[in-house]
Amino acid sequence: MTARPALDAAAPADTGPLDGLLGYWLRRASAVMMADLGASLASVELRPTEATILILIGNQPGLTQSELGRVLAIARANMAPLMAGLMKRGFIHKSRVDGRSQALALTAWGHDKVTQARAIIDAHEHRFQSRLAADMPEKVIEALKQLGAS
Amino acid sequence: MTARPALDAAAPADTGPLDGLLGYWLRRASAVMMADLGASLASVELRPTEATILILIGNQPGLTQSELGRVLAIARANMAPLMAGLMKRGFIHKSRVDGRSQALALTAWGHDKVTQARAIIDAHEHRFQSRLAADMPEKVIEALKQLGAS
DNA sequence: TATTGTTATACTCTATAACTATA
DNA sequence: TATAGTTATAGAGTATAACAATA
Repeated sequence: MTARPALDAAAPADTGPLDGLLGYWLRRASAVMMADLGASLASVELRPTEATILILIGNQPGLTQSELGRVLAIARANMAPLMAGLMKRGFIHKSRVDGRSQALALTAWGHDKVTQARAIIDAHEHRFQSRLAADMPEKVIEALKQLGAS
Repeated sequence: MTARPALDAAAPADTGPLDGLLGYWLRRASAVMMADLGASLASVELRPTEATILILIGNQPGLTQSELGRVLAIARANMAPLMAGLMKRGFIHKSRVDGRSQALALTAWGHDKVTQARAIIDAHEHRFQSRLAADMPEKVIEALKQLGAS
């Protein structure tokens, strides 16, 4: 028998059976990073999803809600209140493309928000990527893109 | 200028600004794997968190709810209804350790459930790990443990 | 017929606060 | 004083269904 504290000594739980489970550690790492990003972006009153949307619109004005939803894997029904909130706060505006679609673009204030959010996100990313060996972030991201496909 | 479809041709949204963001791809990959695991475990009427709890109890009988919550990063308040559901369904039983703590263990039926769940989880893991080069899963898991720390 | 956008709704997961009982 | 467990509650994120307007 290996040395082991008595049962009544509050033994730390053994994660052994989970050690090789990619999905488990993926979920844990994602939860930690998302919590940190959420706390960091709170200083500019944006949630992670909102910041991501503003970044994509800023990079590609004219996008529609449906296109945004598809690339971010957000259902149309959930995009509506998200976009309504961003418009109500004056970060974006819409212009008719045709009777159905509306082209999205940033307002001047929205552009400022993106600049602020991008700096916060980059600092957040640097904090976490620096936990890894220098050549790992790129390799891990490539693996994550494989795992997240379809 | 690079070749590019006209704006009115429903151009796919450009994820360029997100390409280097570890947190973004982590979230996406985690969502895809969790959705697949949830669908796979539905055949034995377990959710991913429930299966994980049963696995840990089976590996280490005598664990308490608090210990489980700490290792899985689940708040005590959220452990209560989880454990109540597992006990109501007859997968676990509790025995008093002292006036506060209760030692958890699997019932015979719970043990059967773990065996079924473990097979499903292993198949799920194999499906996703086989998307990666042979030496990558281990490296990625190590990186995820670094990212998920604290 | 298919797509865009909206509303309503429900379910899960997570977070906080307050409480009892016990160590 | 600190910990174990419970209850209640609220906030996000996500899912489906239904609908109107338009292509």
